[in-house]
Order: sequence, then C-alpha cells, then structure tokens
Amino acid sequence: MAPIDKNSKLPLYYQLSDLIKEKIETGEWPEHHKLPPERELCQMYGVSRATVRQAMQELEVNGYIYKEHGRGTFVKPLKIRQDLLRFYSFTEEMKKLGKVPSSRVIDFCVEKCSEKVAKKMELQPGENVYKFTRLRLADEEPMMLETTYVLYEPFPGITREKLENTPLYNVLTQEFGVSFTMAEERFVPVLTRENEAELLQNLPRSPSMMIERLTYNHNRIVEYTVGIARGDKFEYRVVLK
Amino acid sequence: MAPIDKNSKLPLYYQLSDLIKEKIETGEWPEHHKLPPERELCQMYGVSRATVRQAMQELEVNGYIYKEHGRGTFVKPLKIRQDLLRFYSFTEEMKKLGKVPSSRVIDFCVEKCSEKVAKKMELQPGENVYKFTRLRLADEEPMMLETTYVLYEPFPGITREKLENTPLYNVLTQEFGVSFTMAEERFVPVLTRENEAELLQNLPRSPSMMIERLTYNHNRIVEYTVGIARGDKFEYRVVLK
DNA sequence: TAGTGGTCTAGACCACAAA
DNA sequence: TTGTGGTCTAGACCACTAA
Repeated sequence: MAPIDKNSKLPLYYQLSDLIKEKIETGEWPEHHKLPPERELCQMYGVSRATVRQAMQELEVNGYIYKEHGRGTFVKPLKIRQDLLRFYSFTEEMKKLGKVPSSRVIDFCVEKCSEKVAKKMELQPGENVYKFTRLRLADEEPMMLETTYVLYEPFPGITREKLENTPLYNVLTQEFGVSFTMAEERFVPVLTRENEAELLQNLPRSPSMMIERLTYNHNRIVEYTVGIARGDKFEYRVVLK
Repeated sequence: MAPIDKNSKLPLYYQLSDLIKEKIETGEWPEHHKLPPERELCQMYGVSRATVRQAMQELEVNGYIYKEHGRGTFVKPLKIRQDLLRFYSFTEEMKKLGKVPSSRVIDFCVEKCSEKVAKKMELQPGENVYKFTRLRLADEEPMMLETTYVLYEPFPGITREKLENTPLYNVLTQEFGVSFTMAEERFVPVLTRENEAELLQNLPRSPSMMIERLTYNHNRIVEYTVGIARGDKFEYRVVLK
C-alpha cells in the first residue's frame, strides 16, 4: 500500500505526486473523482501533512486536481487540464484534434551559422548548427512549413530519419537528456510567399501566421524555429489564469 | 520593524509577501538584490520558516524573486518579470513600448444580445449587453479595432466617456469590484476588410490579426471582444516556463 | 566549514461545506 | 457537528555554494 521509498533520492512529495498523477492518467481516478482527504493520504503513505500538501500543490499547478475548501480535492477534467500553457508541439496538437500528424523533411544539413541566426541564438557566428526545413502535415494535408536551427555540439547524431519519425522534442529530451526550461514564441500575421504557397498547397498572398520560437535550456538557447502556418487551418489559443 | 498584524484577517504569509513586493516595486530592493535569508526573515517578522517559505513561493510564482540553492534569494529583473503571462491590456502594452495609448469610441449602445453573441457568452438570447466599438491608437496612430460586449446587469452605468479615458479593466474591477479569474484568447491571421482598412488607415486585404477574447469571473463570462490588429504593427509574444 | 535554500515531521487551530 | 482544506509553529536534517 505504501510504495513510497523513504531511502530514494527522490523527494517524498515528488514520489507521492507521481503516484497520484499515474492514477489520474490511467483513469483509475476519473474526472471529478474525490481524492482521499489529506490526513488519510498521510496515513496511507506514512508521511506528514506538509509533505502531502506539497505533493498536492505540485498536482494543482500542473492542472491535475482542484480543491474546494471544506469539500475536498478532486480530479480536474482533462479538457481543462489540456488548456494549460505548455510548449507547442505540432505532433501533440494535431493528435489532440484527432488528426494524424506527419513531417516531410525537405532539407537537412549541418552548417556554420549565419550572422542572423547567431544573433537570434546568442552564438558566435560560425558555430555549427543543424538546419532543417520540415513540411508538417495533418491527415496528409500541409499545415505549416518550419525551418529549425538546433545546436550541434550537445546533440551529435541527429539524422534526417529520426526527424521524420519522432517529434523533435522527444529526440532532444529522451536521447540527450536535455530539459527545456523556457520557450518564447512570437506570432505575426503575414502573407505567404510564392515558394511557401506552393509547398503549403495554398495561393500566394494568403493570410498566414509567422511563428518564431526560441527554446531554452536554462540560459542557453537550444533551438530556433521560424515557421509559416496556413491561416485557414491554424489558430493560436491561450488560456490565462 | 514588524508591521505584520497577527490579528488581521489576512494570512501572515500574504501580509509578508505584500511587504516584500512593495520593497521591490519601490526599488528599495533593486534587481538582483539579495533578500535576507529565510531564517532571518522569521526573526524579523516573528513568524515560522514555513510561513516565510509560503510567502516566498507566492513571490516566486509571480515573478518577483528567484532562488539559488546554497546562495540565497534575489530580486528578479523587471524585464523578466514583465514577460510573465497576464491579461492583455492594450493600454498597458503600449505604455510598455513607450507609446501613448488612446481610444476613440466609434459606437456605443446597450442592446439585447444576438443569437451569436449569446452563444459565445453563454447567455440567453435577448439579455442586455453593452456593445461598443473602439479604435485603439498608439501615439495617435491606429493600431487595432475592437468590438466588445459586456454584461449589462452587474455593471450599470458604464458610459462612453468612461471608456475614452479609462482602461476597460480598470472600470470593471475598480468601480464594480469584479475580479477576473480567467481569460481565453484566440489569434487567427486574416485580411482586413474594406471598412476596417479605412479606420485602420490601411490598405484593404492587408495581413492582420483577428483577436477574440472571453474574460471570465469564475464561471461567468463577463466580456467578449473581437478585434482586428494591424499586422505591420502588432505581434503576439508568449513566454512559457 | 559556515551559510543558505530544500525537505520533512508532529501537531495545533481556523474557516468553510454539508448533513 | 463532522469532515475537509487553509494557515501556522518549532524544530530537524540534507544538499548545495562559497570561502
């Protein structure tokens, strides 16, 4: 009953929140299910109330639960949980919309970065970077065109094939164990240029969204992407609390 | 030295975080200034360490401070603090860019809401709403055109004049004491229509951003806005942690 | 080694919700 | 009244940073 390991290097509150997260994600505790009271969780797992509350706080900020004073703690509906801000992942977004995402890598190379890219990524001009252009499709329909620059040094061995089959963020985090601490995105409405329109199967000068993203690992910029998304297919949605 | 009121209805941690917030906002503690250690704050204000840590956490999530394990706690630079997500306010955004914001109210009335608006705002068709259209300018230059719907019942007495001189959110929160708990925004790239282009002093069919916003007070939708922003003047920027 | 934030305990009382 | 989350205390030990 108490699979919490007091000798683990992981903090107790972290182990506990992970345990509860799993119960929620597997559906063992469905939406609006009432969690055991804090004092009961203390007994169940042999920890103090402060520890339980710290775990609960972790779950609350990550959108897994909501509390009602005097009533209890409950599992938050998935629909609301998904509204939380997170890093934009084309793959994930398309899956959420029930579409099948795919990528066609149009261009892939390692090159010494240009002045302009160096400035964006806060690098020395001439440092090695991957540069690749991908056409992103949903149900085989072109949705956006992205050119991405990724630091070469900490990520040796990225290949064209990997990018076709695995979301970029999974490649970077799972294969290389690099976490992302921050990302900054800019959205500007523009018109498609001729060559972009061709790839997007769009008319030139159609309304579209220019998306620029910088992804950080602590204070280092790991990835820089500039993309064009079809305005008739794309919208950006934010929920602020 | 200890202006914390233990008999106040306000929680101690809240009073403490407010105190520190003030020191930061007035500049008494400048950027990167080292805060007193947690144990010292305990003594200074006569509270326990858990209370101090709760106050610090409040400050951390709101972007006022950052911590470095083993080194201490420091005031976060304003530049980074401002990057935090918050409700979009045209007035505030323009001030931040060093421009003088103004509004020209083009249309103002109270009407029974249409089917379409009722659906968006989750009202019964026919309920009373304010409807007003504003041209927003920065340094006297047109930037965006917004049509806003606001519930009538909880906000009697909004006038055209008030909207010209006061940000909408200040009118609603300060005069009527209604807080906003959530907002949802959608951004879609579009082309300006003829009448919009005229007001925005733009060419028709210029790239621009359609912005749609729903503002909530708990589960009730208080405000619905649809706007068009000039693409050559507007960008939307998000920082995700 | 000393100073600092990170984690954790055991227990207390308060405020809100529901029966 | 009982059960629940919200606030708070006093104190302990750990882990990281810097001298």
